[in-house]
Order: sequence, then C-alpha cells, then structure tokens
Amino acid sequence: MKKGDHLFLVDGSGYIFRAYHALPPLTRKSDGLPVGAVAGFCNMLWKLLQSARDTDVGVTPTHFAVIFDHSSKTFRNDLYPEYKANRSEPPEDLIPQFGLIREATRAFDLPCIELPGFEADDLIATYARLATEAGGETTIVSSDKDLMQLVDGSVSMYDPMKDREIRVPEVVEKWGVPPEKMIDLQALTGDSVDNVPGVPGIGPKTAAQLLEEYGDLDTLLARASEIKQNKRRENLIEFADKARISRELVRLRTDAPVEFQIDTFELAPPDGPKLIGFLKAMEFSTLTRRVAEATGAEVAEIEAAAVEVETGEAAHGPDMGASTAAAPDAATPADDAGATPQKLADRIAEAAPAQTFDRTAYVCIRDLETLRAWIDDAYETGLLAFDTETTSLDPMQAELCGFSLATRPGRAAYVPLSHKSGSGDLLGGGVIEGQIAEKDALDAIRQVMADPSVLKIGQNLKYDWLLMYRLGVEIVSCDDTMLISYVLDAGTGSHGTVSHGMDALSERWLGHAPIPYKELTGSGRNQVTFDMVDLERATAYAAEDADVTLRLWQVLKPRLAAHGLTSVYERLERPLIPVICRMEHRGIEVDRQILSRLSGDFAQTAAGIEDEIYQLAGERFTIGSPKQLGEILFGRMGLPGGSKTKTGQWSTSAQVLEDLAAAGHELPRKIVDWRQVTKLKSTYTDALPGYINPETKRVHTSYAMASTTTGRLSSSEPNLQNIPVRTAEGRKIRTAFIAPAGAKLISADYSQIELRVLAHVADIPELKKAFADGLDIHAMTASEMFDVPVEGMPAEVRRRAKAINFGIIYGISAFGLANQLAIPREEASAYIKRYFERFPGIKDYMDDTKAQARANGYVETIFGRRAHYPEIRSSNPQLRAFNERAAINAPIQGSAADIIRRAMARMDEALLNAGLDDVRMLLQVHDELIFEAPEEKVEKAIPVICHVMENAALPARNLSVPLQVDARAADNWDEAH
DNA sequence: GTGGTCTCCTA
DNA sequence: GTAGGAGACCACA
Repeated sequence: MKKGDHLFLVDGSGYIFRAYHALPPLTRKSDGLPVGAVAGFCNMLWKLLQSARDTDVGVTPTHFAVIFDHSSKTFRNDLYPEYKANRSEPPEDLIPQFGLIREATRAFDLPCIELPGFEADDLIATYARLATEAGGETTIVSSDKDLMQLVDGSVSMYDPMKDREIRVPEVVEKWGVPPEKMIDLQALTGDSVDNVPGVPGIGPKTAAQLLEEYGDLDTLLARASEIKQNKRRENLIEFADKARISRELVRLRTDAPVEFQIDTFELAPPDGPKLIGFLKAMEFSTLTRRVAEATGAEVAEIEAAAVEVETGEAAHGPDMGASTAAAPDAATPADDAGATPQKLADRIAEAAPAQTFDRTAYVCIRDLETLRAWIDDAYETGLLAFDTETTSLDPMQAELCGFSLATRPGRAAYVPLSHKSGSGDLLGGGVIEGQIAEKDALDAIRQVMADPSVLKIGQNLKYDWLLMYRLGVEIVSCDDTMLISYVLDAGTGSHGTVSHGMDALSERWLGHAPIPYKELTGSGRNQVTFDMVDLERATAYAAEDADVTLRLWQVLKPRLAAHGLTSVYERLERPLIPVICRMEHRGIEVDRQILSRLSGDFAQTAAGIEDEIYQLAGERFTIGSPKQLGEILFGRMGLPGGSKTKTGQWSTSAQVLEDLAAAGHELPRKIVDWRQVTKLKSTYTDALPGYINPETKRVHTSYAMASTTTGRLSSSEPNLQNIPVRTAEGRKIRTAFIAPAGAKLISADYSQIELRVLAHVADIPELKKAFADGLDIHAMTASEMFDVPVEGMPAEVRRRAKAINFGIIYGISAFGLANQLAIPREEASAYIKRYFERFPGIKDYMDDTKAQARANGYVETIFGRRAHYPEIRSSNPQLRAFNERAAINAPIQGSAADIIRRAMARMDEALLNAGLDDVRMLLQVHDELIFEAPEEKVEKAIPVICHVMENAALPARNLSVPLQVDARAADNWDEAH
C-alpha cells in the first residue's frame, strides 16, 4: 500500500442486513435455499470490481477486502454488558446466508476478514488508519452512521444501494456535525438498536446544537449546569456517566490486533472459473453470464461449485414443491447480450478498417496560439495521442525535431521545432522560419503531459517518455498501444512473426499502411535526419503516426478487458514504463581503461594462438570462417567429423571441437581457445566503449518490453544481459562495470526462482518442502532419484540431477538431456522416466500445460500473462514438439519474469520511503537487479531491496514456496555478483 | 548495404 | 530441452 493506492473496505455484515430488508423477501434458488442477500451482495461486489478494471471512470480500488462481524460478544460487552443485549435473533431465512456471503467473498478471491472480540467496524477503522498512514485512500462501502466518525480527507464512504458517496460535507449535512464529532453526537443520542444508552431526551438535532455550542462532550458535561432547559440540564448531569460509557461504546477501535497486512489486500485479477462455479451453484444466471463474458471464461465448461451451507438442513426452507422461484436476477431480460465487453471490442475492431485516413486534413502547427488550442481540445476529449520525431533511434542521444498530437480520430497535427531547409546543400541550409521555439513548445505542453485527467497515448511510449524526461517534461497517466498489443498477442503468429510495431498494428487492425519512414528520410548513405524533411511531408507522416496511434488505442484498449488482461497490462506493463526509463536514463559506469587493457591482452593472446593454429594447420586461413575451418579440419586434415549443420556443412561448434580435443587433437583445442578470446574481444571489450554516451560518460542499454513471448525483458545496444560470468577470463569484463567514487554496486539475485515457481505451480510437495527447509535442491533431487544420501554425494550425481531439473524447466526431451549430459539417449530416457515416477506431479503439470496450450492456443503465468503457441497444433511433429516444450517453459519462465517486474515496479518507491532515494536501480538481468548506492547507504539498502524482491508476488499471489534473494555490494559487478 | 548462417554470451 | 542479442562471415543485391 502506497501513496495513490485506494483501499475498498466492504462492511459485509452491515450489507447483509440492509440487503436482506431491501430486497424481495422470498428469493430462493430452486432447492429452496434463500439467497436474496447473497445475490445482492454478489451483484454489488461485481459492480465495484468492474469499476476497478475500468480506469477511465470513477474511483479505482487497488486494494480490497470484505469485513465481517465475528460473533456477537465483543470487548464492548465488557464495558457495558447490556450492549446489543436486546438484539433479536436474525430472521431464519437470513441465517444460512451469512455463511454463503463469506463463500461468495472467497469465490471473488477477496480477503474475508473477521476477528473474535471485535466488530467489523473496528477492523474497518483499523485498516482505514493503516491505509491513511501508508499514504493511501480508503472507501468504506457502507452507509452505517457508526462508521461516519472515520470520514476525513482520505477516508470516504460509499452507499452501494443508493450509489452515493459520503464525504465530510454529506456527514455535516445529515448530522449537523463534522465526522470527528460523530462520536460525541452518538454518545449523546445513544442507539436503541444497539442498546447504547446515551442521554434521555437528546436526539441528533439537540446533540448537534449542543456540540456546536460547547465544542465537545467533555466540555458540555463539565458545563452542563449552564444549560437553560431544566429537563435537559438535569438529564445531562444525571446521565453524564452513561454518556461517557456510550462514547466508549461508539468509539471505534483503530488499534484492533489485525492479522493481515494491508498489502495482502491488493486486488488480483479475477479468477473467472472459480467465481463462475460459485455463481452457477447459486443459480445467478445473469451475473454468471456477465462474469463469463468479462473474464473470457466458458460457462459451459465450468461446473457449479459444491457450496456447503453451514447451518445444514434447517437452513433450507420448506420443500418448494411447485415453486419454481427462479434465481433472483433471472428475470432480467438478456437484452444486454449485444453489449458484452467482447462483442463491443469486436464491433469496434470490425468497424475500424472502414474509417478512412485523410492526410490533407492534418495540421502543421507553427504558432503557440494554435498549439494551445489543440491542448485545450485534449482537455476536452481527455485523450492525447503523442509521438516525437527525432534525429536518432537512441532516446539518450536523440534531438527533438518536432512532435505530433492527435485528440480525436482524424484530428492530428505536427509541431515542427527544428526543421532545416534542404536547399542549402552542403551546409544543409538554415533553420526554417516560423517554427515554435523548443522551449516554448515544451512549456506549452508540460502541464497537459503531467495532468492525470488527460490520458497520453503512445506507441512504444518508453522512447518518447525517456526523451521528454531528458527535456524536463514528465508524462503522467499514459497508455502504450505497443504494450497493449503485446499483452493481448504475445507469441501469436508463427515464430514470433507478430510484431507490435506500429506499421504492423496499423495494417492488422486499421487496414491502413502508414507512410514508411524511409520514404521521407531515404536510407543508407543518402539517409537524412528527420529535421531535413520538408514540413509538408513531415506533417503528413508525423501527424498520421499520432492519428494511427489514437485509433489503435481505440481498437486495442477495449480488448484488454474483453480478454481479462487488464490487470496484466496495468500491473506488469504500464507501471514499468517510467521505471525502465529511469534505469536506462541512469545507465551504468564502465571503465574504458580496463576494457582497453583487456582488449590489448586479448589481442596478444589471440595473435599467439593464431600463430600456433597456422603452424598446426600448415597454412593461413580465416579462422573465424566455419566454412574454411571445416574444410581444413575435416577435409584436408581428415579428422572425424561429428555432426553437420542444417545447410550440410560440417559443424565446428565448441562441442565438436571439444570432443576432438579430448581425442588428443591439438588444433581443435587451439580453435576453441582462439574463439573464446576473440569473442570476448569483439563482442565485449572492443564494442562496449563505443556505447559510452559522450555526454553522461555512462552506458545506457535499451530494454525491450515487448519482444519476448514469455514476458521477459530483453536488452540491446548494448546487450547487458549477456555479459560473461562463467569463465575467469570472461569475468574480467565484469570488473569494468563499476560504481563511481564513493558508491558501490549492489547485485541482488533470486535464488532458483524458476524451480521455486515450478514447485509452486506444479504443486510438488517434496520440492516445496526442500525449499521451505532451505535444502540444496539439486542434491535433494539426486537423493530422491538415485537413492543416494545427500551427505557425501558424488559431485557427478548432483550434476546429473541439476541437469534434469533444468531440463524439466525447459520442457525436457530425452534427446536434449542426452546431449547435455553426454550420455546415450536410452539412459536419458530412463532418467526422465524415473524423475516422473518420483515426482508424478511434474508429469501431470506438463500434460496439463500441453493440453491447455492445445485447447486455448496459449498458456498463462500465475499472474495471468498469456503466451501464445498457435503452432502447437501443427501437424509437423518437430514443430509441434518444439511448441510443446516452449509452452511448458513459458508459465515458469514467465511467472518468474512477472515476479521481478512486480519487484521493479515497487522498488523505487520502497527505496524512497526508506530514505534511500539515492540508491538507484540500474540493470535487470532476468533474475538479478543491479543497483548503485552511496557507500554509507549500502547496509540499509540491501534489506529493503531483498524485502521487495522476496515479497514481490504478494499480495496478488501467495506462493507456496519462499523466494530467496542473495545480495552483495562491491566496487564492481564481478565482485558484487 | 542487407539478410542468412553459425557461433557463443547470458538467465 | 527454454528465452534472448550480437559479431563474423559470406552470398546476394
């Protein structure tokens, strides 16, 4: 829970009574079970939760819990034995519904909170306080006056039956006193229902008037003798003690010893099937259908859940006989069938290609007045598609040429800022007259960019966000059509064919091919930067991009909700845009001298090996050419060739060369050594210095958020996710990644996160226990498989088990395992068989995952991210098997990726809250995060970092296996890792 | 110059 | 056996 979060607390017990009395009395399902209050409750919850997924309207809960009274006896009975003593038993047909409403809450996957000795109101008060302290806001879903004392700037109430919000003014209007005086008011008036005594003869009006005059109860009681009205004065004096007791009875406890952290109330994606199972059992047909449509679940495939009624037979009404009393909402006609999220989304998509593009309607904005008018229009529509045109693909180096805006489909403009006239040949002519100065333009858009009421829409917004960040413009409240497409369609098409680039999306969804960039700038040697493009063509191109982006958003955004993917997008994608931008912007310091020295060393080593190679080969040739090398080794020298590549060439892979070396051949050994050292030199020590930004003197990688099928990030230019670590030579490169003077690098990495995820999702008791006990997981596996005690286990035995564990994660095959372990395929097969016998749950998980992939075309991570594998249905057995393995791997790799994304999304704020805002997250390497911290902050930062990472799945998912993070600090990445 | 192939670096 | 990016070579334009 953090600033900006919004906690919804539903007063479950209060709701039951109100719903029971408000709804038609005899709502029963077909077997006679009374369910009227349950129906009302479910409808209300669904409606509230729907608003959670529709960020464009109303208040959006991020945390959600339903609170119940535990029993009738509470601490208040100790204060005043008569408290609530005259409560009658609840009506008979309401009794079974108490349990059902708790069941309903659980079916919604919502926390169901109660505590012995405390009323729901006390728990609500306590959680509201905790939320406020965390900087969040609270909405109490109730209209009970007893809760109004809690209302303040950050706590409000909502009456779901009247669809009315209750804030400070509403309390004052209704009771004549502000919320903080509600306790005193209730102490005076008492409550006949709850048997709170109060002072006789004083009702709400009088109480409000007295409090207005005397300020508070204590003052009033102390100065009661001044009151003019005889009876009132006497009663106040006589019943002063009763008033004080009443005050203690109505005062809500904000310090109840609550069991659950507020963070565990974080709203998770809906579990459609679970909820539908319950709703079906309740026979709530309309709501069942709505939920199915919103979550993309198939009602027919889900069985009604077995719902137990705590009170047993007595709870059921008399035999219903001929009564066919339908489910409570079955009477609702199915006339909304045409407006389901899916149908709506599909209808929008179907209509989109018919819309035309008119490039001549685009506007070139060349003065501030016009720009301001466009911004006003954005305020009107609440939408602003935005795109920048620059001189470089690298947002850390790019200079702004102009930007484009679109506020409605077809209404788009380009704002040129630094276009030059092309006519001045060599010198490129001069800057074109009549362009807004960059500073003025940025000043003009700064406010709207930071205004949460206007949604900024981009395509690959990370680029524009980072560029604008560099220019001092902050973007708040945004959507990214590339990320939306990625969440919807990761992996669709064959071999990652589907790109989430704008041109492809435009073709696919709008049936429109935008002007190709190259058409304006040319390509190759003649390519020019965008500021050299004439304004007319620049406007057509740039404004079209903004127009396309806006229309794509209109088509794609509704599809998120229609496919139940809103929370994936909003939890795992959108929040990461600023986080990753900041990481890229910070970059990491790389020591040029170290790399340069290493390059020299490597060059020398390579030259030495080259000479030896030529000696051994008896001729000079291009060692780096596999073709030439193959001819020498397997042709001229006649060495036994191993495998062949798919083009029929001899393979010269490291594996083949190692085998030859092991057989006593000298040359292959030298080739392997040469390759290693030249690889390190060319890919790392030579290339990295070229990526040092001349301005910042640091290396800024670029993370692709939408490039993998599983949800991982990828890193490029340079790829900092493949810096060597396995060999001593390679690790030297890591020593060049350093912290500045006075700072350290901190590396924090998850231990065995994928195996832990596997243990959780496949639900393997032995693995879960091993992780819970902190055992060596590979040794444990070996012990189980080979009946060898962990103590004194030969390293080879453990190594094999380790390879098998990894194999499982990768969707094991006998072929692959045999390759990995250099053992016969039959032996590998036997290992796998044995593994499945020892851990039958793994086999089940794999079979289930494959079946799911085949049935749906996709698999899901534990957070609901989808990875599509359409080719799993291929008739090509090899292709099919490949897709099966990928489908088995994706939920594991993807869930781990989701977890670290969640950690990243929270990290900056956690550090900030701990006073560690100068500890900065720099890099992500799949299961590792690298930070830079001032030396004196390291000790404090490490536990914060570990805590965020280890608890990243919570509260959305409570893993049945602990996550473990190891962190270390040092002067360079090699020592920190 | 562009694209395919091979190889090798990471988790 | 999963997921990536990149450099070198080489054939093609």
